[in-house]
Amino acid sequence: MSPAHRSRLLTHITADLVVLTIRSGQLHVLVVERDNEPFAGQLALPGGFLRGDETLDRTAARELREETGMDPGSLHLEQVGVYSDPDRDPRVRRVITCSYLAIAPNLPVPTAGSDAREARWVTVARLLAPRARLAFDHKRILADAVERAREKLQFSTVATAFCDAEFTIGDLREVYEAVWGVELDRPNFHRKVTDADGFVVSTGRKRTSAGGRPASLYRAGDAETISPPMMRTPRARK
Amino acid sequence: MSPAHRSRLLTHITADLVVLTIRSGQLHVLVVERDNEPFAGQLALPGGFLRGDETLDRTAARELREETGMDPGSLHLEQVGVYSDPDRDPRVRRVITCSYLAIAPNLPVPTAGSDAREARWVTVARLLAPRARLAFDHKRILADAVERAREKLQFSTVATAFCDAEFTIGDLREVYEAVWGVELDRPNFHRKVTDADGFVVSTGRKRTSAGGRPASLYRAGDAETISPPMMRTPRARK
DNA sequence: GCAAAAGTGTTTTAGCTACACCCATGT
DNA sequence: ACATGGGTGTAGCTAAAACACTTTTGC
Repeated sequence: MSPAHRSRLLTHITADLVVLTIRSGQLHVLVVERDNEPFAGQLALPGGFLRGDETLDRTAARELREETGMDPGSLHLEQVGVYSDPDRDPRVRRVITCSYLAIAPNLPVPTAGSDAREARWVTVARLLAPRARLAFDHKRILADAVERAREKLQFSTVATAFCDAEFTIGDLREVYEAVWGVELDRPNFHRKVTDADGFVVSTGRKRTSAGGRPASLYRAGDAETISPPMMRTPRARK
Repeated sequence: MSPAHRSRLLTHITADLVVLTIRSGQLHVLVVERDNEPFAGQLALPGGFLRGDETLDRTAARELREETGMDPGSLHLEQVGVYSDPDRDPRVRRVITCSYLAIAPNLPVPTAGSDAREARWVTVARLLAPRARLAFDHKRILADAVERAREKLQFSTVATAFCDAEFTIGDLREVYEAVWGVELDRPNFHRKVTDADGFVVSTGRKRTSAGGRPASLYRAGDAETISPPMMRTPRARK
């Protein structure tokens, strides 16, 4: 693809996953505990090496299934960035990683899949705290993916990917509040979301959860973008 | 970074560039004519292979300098996506490309740099036309990068990267009109841009171009995002 | 004077904020 | 009854759209 034939470089490629979900109002990410060096015993993002006949997107989907037991077809999975610092892996001097943001509802059990090591949910806040450590440059990768998620909530309808097939407006509001770390005005949120074209579709059914009036159930609409965008108004945290 | 040691795969990596600029009101991209197989004689995006001691960001910057003679330090350069289809390069069965969006003012001559083949500006509209062809999957890469640029104009201040160090509000409006392919209301655009905090800063100077009242000159401000975002109202094309 | 682009003013309307208030359920 | 979350109404404000109008140059 270029004339610089003299110094081509062969490298290893991995797809690493930042799987996000909401559990009890907190943004969580799926991490595994490493059992090999380097960084044995430390927390890391799940991921794995590219194989011969697949695209990176497929690698990401496969690893998601293998390492976490989740179904990649059912959740939002998108490329975020490439990490290519020559020294990011102390062993081999060169491993390039493409990171993926995956958004999952809370339903699937956080526990491991078939051949997986132990995988578990940890709050993002804890892993991004100044003192926290993750293997490799995974803290940076996590931060970038979370930032991407925060931005996407504003202009796209991905927030529904955090919810089950049927959800209430309150569920959806919790997603925004957890990801953005703000408290939103309930009445205004309700209007904005139900008025937005193709964001949510009423199913007619209702869900009656502990305490309070039963909430109408919705499913995700066809639209992928919201215009005008959802506004992330700064207020005090819950 | 994962247990799948059995089927690791070594691959070639390139950084390919989508260098955009505005020339006489039209969005242009920098392309080179290939002189080697495959796709000899066809148009392609400039780019080149990753070397041992650099990050991909550095590869992109280096290729920009080598192939186009531009100064990478002075212009906006950002990662867009990774293309990893095993069959995207007919020769070697596996070349992974990371694409970069570069935004340049019109000033630098489009002509080639030192060791470069002939590089030239072509309108994006022409290359994305249904009948148009580009080498490899570069048409797709171009389309994705242009789409990224369109989105970024809404929420960020990158539009100034298309302009010289000093520019008029009219120059900036031309950028939006060329990239979005819409006509914007001149008075409203002026207010929106000058009122937005940190988007543009008046230099006090004026520029008197052919015909019309002299325009005040501005330079790019500190802000990186615009809130509320620039709105891309659908109207008829010029 | 006239054309052309820069820039200001003004009216109308959409949409957001804030907050009061009613609704339907469990305990 | 009352706590709890769901949902509607509404007044006030901000900013965008549309367009009339003034300003300052070249010819």
